[in-house]
Amino acid sequence: MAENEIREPVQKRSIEKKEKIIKHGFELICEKGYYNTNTAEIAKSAGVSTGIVYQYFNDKHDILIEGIKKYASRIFFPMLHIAKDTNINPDNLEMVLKEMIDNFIKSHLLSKEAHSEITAMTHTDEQIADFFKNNEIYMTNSVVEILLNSGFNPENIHEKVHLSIILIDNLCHEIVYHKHEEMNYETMTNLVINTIVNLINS
Amino acid sequence: MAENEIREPVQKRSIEKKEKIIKHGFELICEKGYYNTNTAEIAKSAGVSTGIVYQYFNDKHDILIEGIKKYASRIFFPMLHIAKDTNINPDNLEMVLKEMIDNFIKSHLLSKEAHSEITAMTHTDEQIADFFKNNEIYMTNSVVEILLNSGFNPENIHEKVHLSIILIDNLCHEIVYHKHEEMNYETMTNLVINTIVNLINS
Amino acid sequence: MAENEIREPVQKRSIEKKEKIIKHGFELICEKGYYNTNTAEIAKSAGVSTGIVYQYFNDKHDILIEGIKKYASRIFFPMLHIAKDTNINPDNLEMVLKEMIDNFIKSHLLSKEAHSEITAMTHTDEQIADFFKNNEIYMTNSVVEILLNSGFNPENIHEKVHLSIILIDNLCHEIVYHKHEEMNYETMTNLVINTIVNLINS
Amino acid sequence: MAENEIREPVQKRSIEKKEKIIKHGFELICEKGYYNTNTAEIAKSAGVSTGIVYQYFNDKHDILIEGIKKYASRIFFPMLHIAKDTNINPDNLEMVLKEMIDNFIKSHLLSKEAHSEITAMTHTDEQIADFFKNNEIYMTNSVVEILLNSGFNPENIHEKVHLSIILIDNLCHEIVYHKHEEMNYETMTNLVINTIVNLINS
DNA sequence: TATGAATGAGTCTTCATTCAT
DNA sequence: AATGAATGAAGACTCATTCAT
Repeated sequence: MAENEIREPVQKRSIEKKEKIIKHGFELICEKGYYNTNTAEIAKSAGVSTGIVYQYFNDKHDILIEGIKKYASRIFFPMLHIAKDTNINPDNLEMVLKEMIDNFIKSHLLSKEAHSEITAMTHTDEQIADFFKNNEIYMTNSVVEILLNSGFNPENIHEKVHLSIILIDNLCHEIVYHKHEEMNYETMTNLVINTIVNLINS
Repeated sequence: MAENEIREPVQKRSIEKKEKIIKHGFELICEKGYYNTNTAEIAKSAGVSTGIVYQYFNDKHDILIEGIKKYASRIFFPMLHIAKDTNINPDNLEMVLKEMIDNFIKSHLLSKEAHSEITAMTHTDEQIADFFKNNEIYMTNSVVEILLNSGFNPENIHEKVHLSIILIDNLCHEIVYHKHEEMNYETMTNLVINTIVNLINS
Repeated sequence: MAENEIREPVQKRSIEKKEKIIKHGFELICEKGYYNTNTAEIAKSAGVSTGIVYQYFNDKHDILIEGIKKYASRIFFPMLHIAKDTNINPDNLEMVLKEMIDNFIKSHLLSKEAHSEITAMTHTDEQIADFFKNNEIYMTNSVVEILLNSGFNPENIHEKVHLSIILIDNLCHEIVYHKHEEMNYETMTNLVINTIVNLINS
Repeated sequence: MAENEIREPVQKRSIEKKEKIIKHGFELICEKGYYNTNTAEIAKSAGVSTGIVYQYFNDKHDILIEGIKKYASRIFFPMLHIAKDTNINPDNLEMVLKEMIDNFIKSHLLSKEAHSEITAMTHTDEQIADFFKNNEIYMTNSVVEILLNSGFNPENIHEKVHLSIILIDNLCHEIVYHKHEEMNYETMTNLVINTIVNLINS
């Protein structure tokens, strides 16, 4: 049996090629679903031959994983960056949250399909689920740290932050996709912010 | 898709056969995923021939849809039933919520995989997504109605209920899947209840 | 993962179909080599679709194995039959051997390619090698038994029979294929017979 | 096949490179089989690039052929060397045979797989088959010549030698692979030697 | 000469769907 | 209505060979 050695490309052109495969492959998968996207399409879309794909990736699944690793971070880290770069205190918490939500929505918009398919796969694929779990933990811990450094009440702080993140994540998700026509999203945003403020300060 | 003369079974035995296909098909799909379950398995598991499947369903996808229509309701209605059958008022709201959560967790446990796979598909399949959206709307409206009839503050009530449902849903999901070892779920449950109480009463 | 259940056909038409696949598949493999014969060709040659092949066989390799099991026996058993059906004694041994060789040659001719490819695979494929080893052992033991019942000297009888079989097998093989032009095969046949007679009677 | 300008290397380094490819390629092929060894592996094992292989060889098959030409001789010539360098006469024939067998076994052991795979290919590949046939003829003729020079009976000498070689070859092969546990190989060796002595002296 | 990235035809295998019975 | 054998298109992946550098 041939040893399936995956080339980790070092030359610039090769790196670009691998990136292209990840980008186009991930896009296609997000648009049409993992099982509805075949390797030939991915290769064609990336402007390479089918064969070359298997020099950079073990298999189709690998492309998805790498895509998630690459683009999922972009979707989740903005929130973190905002938090990190800002001084949070009880007085500006509301404002910071508003900014956070705005930013979160922006990144959601950046890759509608991506977010959709990634979330979907979380439920089926252990590797992907793990990736997200770790990401979430890291995010929660980071926010907790910031809050503690800013003098917020440490009681049940992990749980509070976790619930806050859930609320923001859901809010943004719905604003971008669900579009329940019977909902007023400005109102909902304010409710979320108030709820979080109360929660954190409780 | 031309409606290839799908027989809507009228005889008792036929109806039972169709039900069996839906039940076993849906179970398999939930366990192993839609793309990892083939029609032969479904037929075998349902105790029928492969051919007969296509007399009751247009295609494989149809089986899934009917499965969701039938069983997804069971997963989401408990909450509703509780709400409907109980008199809610500001004083017993906390207790009702507690009961709701308990019940919600139970139905999560009843069909872990189902819930997982269904949620996953929501993101890929428009038909399924629609089904869930409508379900959610119906659920929200029902709860809203109950609250209004019980004299709660009608201001932004739709949004408040929606956020409450999200919080409960997420809480239960995490309790069932025990995702975060670093979280205290009793604490979180109390936080959720308090948050909802504050929200609804605000 | 779907359970790859191989249908063991019971109906007449199905059995015939399986037989056809074995026959044509084996013929093609023998003619062109295992790696130079693809499943599409086998299916086409057998007059069936590619898909059906995998309802009767686990994989391509299976076809080969079944082919060998079926046709290799035909090639090797004639020798045995002759031996079994004849009364051998020191006086007619020479005659029996002559007849054996004639028959052996006939079956070699019946499936030139088969013999060729089978022998080839013996060296690569453990399963096939095992099959042949067992066949050889069985054949040797059968002949030994006959000789013992006929009152031949039991000393080292297994080894003697084994060498005899090798000589006959090689002789026939060369007569059918090698065709060393510089050899006189009538002479060689006589030499082989005399050698065996001496060996067995020694 | 158009001779795509295969460079016959003249410089020392080039020759070494070609030799390396033949050696490592042949070894891999013998170990894993021709169709289970790919050119990338061969190149890597030989410490060269994939591309360069096609400057020394027309195709993969070429590597095998050259490997056989080069190494098969080593496997078969020992027997010959012994014969050539020794004075054979009716009195020492037995001893010479014993030595021959010992030596033959040694070379079998040196490259178990090689012998196995080469023999296998004989049945599929005409070019290889021819090579072996010629080798056999040459070997037989050489031995015949020696025997004639040593005063042995020339009657049917080609056939006798041929059968002798077959017996030795088979004996050694079995001793090396220990195929039949129910056989006593010392006994068999003696039987073979006696048989050959009788044959040659007859 | 030499490299190793790139090609793409070819392979085995699966499976939704159809059809003869 | 029912069966399950049959179909064949489609998919993931491999690898001998070529080619830009």
